[in-house]
Amino acid sequence: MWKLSRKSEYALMVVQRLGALGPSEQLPASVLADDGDLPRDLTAKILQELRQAGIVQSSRGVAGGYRLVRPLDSVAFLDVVRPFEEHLGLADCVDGDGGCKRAEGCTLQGPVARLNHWLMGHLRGLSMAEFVGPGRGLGLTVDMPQPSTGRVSSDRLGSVRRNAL
Amino acid sequence: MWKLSRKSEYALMVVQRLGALGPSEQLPASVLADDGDLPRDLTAKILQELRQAGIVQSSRGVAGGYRLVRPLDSVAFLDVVRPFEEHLGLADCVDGDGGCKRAEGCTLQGPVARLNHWLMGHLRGLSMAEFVGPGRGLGLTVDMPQPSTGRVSSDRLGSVRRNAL
DNA sequence: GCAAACTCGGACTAATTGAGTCCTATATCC
DNA sequence: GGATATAGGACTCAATTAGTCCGAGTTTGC
Ligand code: FES
Ligand code: FES
Repeated sequence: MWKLSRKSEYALMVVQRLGALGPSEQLPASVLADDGDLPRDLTAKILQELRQAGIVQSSRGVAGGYRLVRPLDSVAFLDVVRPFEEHLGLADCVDGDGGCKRAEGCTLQGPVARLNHWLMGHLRGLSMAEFVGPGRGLGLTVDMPQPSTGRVSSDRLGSVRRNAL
Repeated sequence: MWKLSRKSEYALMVVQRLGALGPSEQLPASVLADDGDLPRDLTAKILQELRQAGIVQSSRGVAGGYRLVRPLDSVAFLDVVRPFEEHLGLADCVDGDGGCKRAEGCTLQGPVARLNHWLMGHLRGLSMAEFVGPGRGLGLTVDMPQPSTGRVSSDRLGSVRRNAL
């Protein structure tokens, strides 16, 4: 569950880098790759997909390269990541495509869909400018107070916490 | 990114089922599997892991079986899912274990860690009782108003939306 | 004590997904 | 026309996930 694929990480790096460029500047894939120490071919591929997703523009030829279509604060985190995440939903069932044989009578579909919807909404609302901004720029922790009803008190959950950060 | 593993789905089902039981009731793995139409052996495995995580208790022998340690509203969604998600962090870098060679100067580590932390916090605060409750019981959409500063207006994000629900 | 019903837990295999490479075609600038 | 780019598909290899199998340990009832 929700490790970003490495492609997504690369995409985030690249988008961030491009966001720092001046309005008429652009960079070729090779430079973006080398600067970030990323595999060249893979970076090229990623940029292609970002282009198809409408995040970056490209120009070919000798002095070609990539640049952002919109500034960083108009690019949603979710959109940068979406092309590289095969299963963006929380579970397959959520698609509704009748994929799941036990769909009828399933007591999980609803809750999963709700949670998924909530998550997606927030990631769609998170701009790259915010995401990448240093310090408290994220705003997430500020804008969203801890809910109070019926919650688990976190101190009684003393389990592993390996990767929980 | 964040498809739940199938094991997690199964775990959620099983926990939900056990939560509906009376205080002194319990069910063997075989029944839980058959009722939910899940693979028997795998269900048994999942229950073992849930036991190690402190979610369920088991008793062996003839009339043995599994039951919840705590009631549904004291079990965090995150805890049910955690044992089955290898990479719970948003990205490997986040662990900090020096795993990443480009850690120094990385402009992604901070933002990813922040976002990850935020997500984990909310999933830890979501009890199974809430999660699974029908209708608007989730409370997530109620308690958390949409932030307003610097956000992307969602109507200009007209891309794929395949799995976005 | 013994058999039946059940959990425990590791080892193993198969299937899916992810990461990364390679190669060819096409466009642009000088 | 040659150098430098992107475009995009096909392909391989590695990692993870899903699922199976089997032997061992436990409790209950007879
Ligand atoms: S709809 Fe697939 S398991 Fe619920
Ligand atoms: S720390 Fe690993 S890429 Fe940033």
